[in-house]
Amino acid sequence: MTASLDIVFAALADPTRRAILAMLLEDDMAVTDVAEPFKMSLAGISKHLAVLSEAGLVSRERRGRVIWCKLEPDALKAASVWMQGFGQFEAIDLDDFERFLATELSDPETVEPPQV
Amino acid sequence: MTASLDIVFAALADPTRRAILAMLLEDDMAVTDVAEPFKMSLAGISKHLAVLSEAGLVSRERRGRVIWCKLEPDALKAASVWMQGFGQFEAIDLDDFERFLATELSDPETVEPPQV
DNA sequence: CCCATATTCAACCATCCGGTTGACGATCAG
DNA sequence: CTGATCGTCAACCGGATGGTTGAATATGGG
Repeated sequence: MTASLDIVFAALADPTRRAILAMLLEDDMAVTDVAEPFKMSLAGISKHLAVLSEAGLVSRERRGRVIWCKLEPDALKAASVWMQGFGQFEAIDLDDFERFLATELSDPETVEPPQV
Repeated sequence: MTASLDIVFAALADPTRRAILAMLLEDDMAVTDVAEPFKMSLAGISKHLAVLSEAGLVSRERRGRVIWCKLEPDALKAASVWMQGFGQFEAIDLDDFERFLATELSDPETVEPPQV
């Protein structure tokens, strides 16, 4: 069920979608709640979620009226392995990551992101 | 000079461009030589190299008539850090990487790739 | 049953993307 | 100088992408 690198990288190439992934890192969310912090229409967010789902990065499960979105980090593994082959980057530094998230989210370029 | 994650991920989302990066992992190459294994026109490859260059993943240096293309693995670091924040993937396994390269390159979907 | 809520679908639009071809600018070889 | 080689530029094309709005499809609540 592993989506191709094409699709995974393409999914990651959009700041709105990366922001969504970062939100889902915190917790599972309903579509409406995912959409709330963005200026974009709900349908727009729904389409982004479809792209993320297509890439295997997010799964969606209907529970009653609400569809719950869940991060699927394993879908990143193939892409991660591919990238690690270049450069031999040092071991993961979670602080680096936090800093990065913060940077991207507070960046003016960024598309109305939720503050983590 | 670090290109945005948008641009880096977008650059990685194309199999031709990933194949080029894999080739440059071996050694620096002239544009014509990069283009040689592909069915695509030289101009097409030139455009791909421009995208990779824009993303900071490849640098180009003119020496005489020939422009030498060089892999710049550091440009992947930001993207790598971002990805590592999800999932906590285990330490880099170079064998995994080799296998992956081979898989992608031998995949029918792939765009006439050079065998590594 | 009826209505409100949650989400997607469908059509549409502007823009970007990957590819082509043909002309052009540089540089080396004779 | 002339000609071949290396590479990019410009214009063009079809198809994908990111967004919109408005209608349609669940589902749950009174």
